[in-house]
Amino acid sequence: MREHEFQRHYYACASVHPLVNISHIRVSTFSMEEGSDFPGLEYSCGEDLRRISMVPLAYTYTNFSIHIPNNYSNISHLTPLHHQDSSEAEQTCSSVWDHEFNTHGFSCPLCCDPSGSHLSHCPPVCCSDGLLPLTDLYQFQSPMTASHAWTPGGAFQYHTSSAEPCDSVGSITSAEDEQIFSTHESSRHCNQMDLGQSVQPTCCPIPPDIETVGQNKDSTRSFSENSKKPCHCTKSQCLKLYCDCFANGEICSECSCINCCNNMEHATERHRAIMICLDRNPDAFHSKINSSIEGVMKRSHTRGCNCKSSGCLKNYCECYKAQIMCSSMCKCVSCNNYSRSEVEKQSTVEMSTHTHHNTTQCTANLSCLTDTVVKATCGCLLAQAEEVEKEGLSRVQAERVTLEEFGYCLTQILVKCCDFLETKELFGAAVVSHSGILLNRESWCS
DNA sequence: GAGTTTGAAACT
DNA sequence: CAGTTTCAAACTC
Repeated sequence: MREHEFQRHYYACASVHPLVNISHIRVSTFSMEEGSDFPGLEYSCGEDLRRISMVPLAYTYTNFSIHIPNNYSNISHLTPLHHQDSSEAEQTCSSVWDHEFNTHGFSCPLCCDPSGSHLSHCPPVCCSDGLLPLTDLYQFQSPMTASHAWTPGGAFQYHTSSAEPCDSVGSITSAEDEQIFSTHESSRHCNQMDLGQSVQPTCCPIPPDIETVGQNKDSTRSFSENSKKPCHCTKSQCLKLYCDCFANGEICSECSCINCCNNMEHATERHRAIMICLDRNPDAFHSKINSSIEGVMKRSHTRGCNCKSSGCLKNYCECYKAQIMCSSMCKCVSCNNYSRSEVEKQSTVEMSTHTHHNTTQCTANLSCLTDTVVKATCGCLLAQAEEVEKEGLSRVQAERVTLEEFGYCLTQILVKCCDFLETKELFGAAVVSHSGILLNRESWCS
């Protein structure tokens, strides 16, 4: 049973030097389910990579790739992978995946010398669970590290009985604009190396799951220490997503939690809890904050918030806390966390596109046309039509009167929209979501 | 620091 | 899937 559980979960561990802008790194996952096409679901790790280091991939994803754009000047801060054979890797494999960041580098016991002697040669990306060591696939192009070969030595396959070994081989390829660390280009690489020993199940008694990164046990200020906040859980044993440490894939350290099981002393319980969370939501450990590179960095909350009382202007709101605007994904009420300029920009575009009311200063947009407004308008037109029918007007006259009524309705809608926005301006009562949808005034047209 | 508010997560 | 409960962080005093 346990093995069955393990083979469904794969993790990618991507450790990148703190100076690298992690938000520019994307991780793509590829479903290996029959009939699926590459590429599969793509998502952004964002802070996942920086803070967690090990990103759990949903159990249906057995392949993934990590894209690191090359056009970042500080990319040279990525340190190359050092070469390491599997036997050495096995020796360093431990149930504790303890990455340590410091000003000199970082280490991973799966692929680095735990003594730290290889700190300057540790991998920017190392992989476990479903990934196998590679050899000489990529020459890192940087002044610091030129000619170093990217060889994710020490990467392991972990009980992947359901997958062919080669299907799980990680690969690192070079593209013009980005470095791609991938797992799905496995077949051609399989021939390049001797998998005889590497494919053996690892010596890990416990899968590394989403172990913490940067659990600095000494006094050195580590990268993750700077970002990790101690939790104060009392009832969840730090094994539910209520716990920020657990949710961030970190092990509790220097927390003031009670009955904490989010540590390696309770690895079994912790792993079980992770499985439960992943079963409930395969994206449970993915960052809730999406980021994409589209010339300008845009960030958004993947699920959106559901705030009701905070106006999305307090840290209760996950969007606000992440310093991003609420989006159409949000179901918040009375949202104030939106960009006025964005709303007005969108409104202006829609007005110029759909109407000829450019002379008006009203920036209300067509999103004023809520269901309620449409129903009310239809009701007016229907009532007008009934009146016309009673009066026995000709068809032409009836059409003209009905159209006049329709024009009147449109005028009223625009006036109400303008009035509404002005009221919002005066009282600062934001009732417009950033997507331009008017809220909280459903009855204004009735 | 205690108590309250808040909204996500978990549960039913 | 909607409503309710639990939980811990955020906030207030």
